Amino acid sequence: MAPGGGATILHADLDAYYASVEQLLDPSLRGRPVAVGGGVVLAASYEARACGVVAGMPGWRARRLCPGLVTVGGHFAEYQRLAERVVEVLRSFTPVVERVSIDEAFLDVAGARRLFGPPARIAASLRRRVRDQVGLPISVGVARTKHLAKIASQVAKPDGLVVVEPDEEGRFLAPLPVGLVWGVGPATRARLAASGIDTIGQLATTPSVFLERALGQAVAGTLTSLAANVDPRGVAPGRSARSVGAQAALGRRIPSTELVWTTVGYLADRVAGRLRDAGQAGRTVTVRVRFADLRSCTRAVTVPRPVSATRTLAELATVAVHEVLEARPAERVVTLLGVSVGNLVPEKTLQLSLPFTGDVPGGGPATDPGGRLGARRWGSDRAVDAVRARFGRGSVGYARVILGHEGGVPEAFRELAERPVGGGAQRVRSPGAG
DNA sequence: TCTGGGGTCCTAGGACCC
DNA sequence: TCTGGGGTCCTAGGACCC
Repeated sequence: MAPGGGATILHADLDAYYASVEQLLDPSLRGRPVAVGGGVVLAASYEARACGVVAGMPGWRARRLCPGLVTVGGHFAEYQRLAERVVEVLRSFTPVVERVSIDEAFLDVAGARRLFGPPARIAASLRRRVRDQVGLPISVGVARTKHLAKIASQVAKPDGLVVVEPDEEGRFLAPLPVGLVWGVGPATRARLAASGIDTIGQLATTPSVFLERALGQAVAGTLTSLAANVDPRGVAPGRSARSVGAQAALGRRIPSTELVWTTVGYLADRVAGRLRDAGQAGRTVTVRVRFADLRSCTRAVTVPRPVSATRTLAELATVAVHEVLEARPAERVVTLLGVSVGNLVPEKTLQLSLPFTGDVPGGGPATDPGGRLGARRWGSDRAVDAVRARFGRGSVGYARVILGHEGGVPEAFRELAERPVGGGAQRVRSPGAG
């Protein structure tokens, strides 16, 4: 909703979050290039970014780019704890806080003006209090819409504040690169550049018919509403997840029957466990297989009854992975397997029937004509869930030895990145390059 | 010496039904 | 003999975001 009055939407974004926490915890890291993660860079400090280090980059390449780079394993529990303290600071200004990830949130301070003054002053004191009380740098953008506030906070980084007053919007946006627009990534940017469009100002003078043909209806719509300063999205708590998935990079591996069954078993265990915790089950199972050239192939299957049993999910996913492999006989190695469940519905009852019968490669026979096995599976899953609830997720589970190769990501990092399923809880995701 | 993990949404085409 | 249009569901791939 485009507010009738002034700029009251704030976008608050912690700078290089994981790396900043590391520099807070260990003062000797301050001012130095820091990368969180070993095999792959999960986050980089601004000093590291200055040498070209970015999230997602292989560790060896980051160290080559940046000889003084300090690599740390990561204090994932601290990331969670400190982010909660930052959110407490935000909520001390207004209850209207929408968290979009672990390090990022929108606020609408329209109702807080009488108490705390104009939005620009609120933003400044918010930044000061996060710095004083938590010790972290945070950038804030202030504008009339979420989209514009987000662009403003990107411009403000690092450790800055940018306020876009309503009568300055056009002048503010015009010189900015199109890549700052939400939904415009590398591919769209390249396509626009091919037409000579590099700035948001140039976009504004481009016929919408052209944009729609070149970019599709959805992205063109985003651009149009930005240009018109209309943003249909108000500040509100996030929706719950619509799918739950897990994936594991494997290095280069021959996809033996055993490797597939074991890896998919581990992934299905994670996914189904999270589904059951949330009282959800899903009808569509999607697997992803990535090959040596990093291109991936997906296969989806939709079954009549929602799935949340670990074994059932593992069987469906294993069969799907083998179908992909059979469709690509030329591929000799796989580099990643993924399992995801969508079409979620609240789980009502036991899953008494299996979607198919027959042998599962690596998993033995899955024949269950009477459906009794389904009930037993439900019971044993529940038993595992109960032990985990008491003693933690690592207390029972699939052997993860297969994932012990170099470059695997810590379990705690996976958990940080999980979005809560069901219940309309806060959305918490991992920070990006920011 | 090769590239993490969690998600969302869009698009296009096909099957199927009325 | 030839042929309509709309709607829904599903699948595969891809772009994008954090």
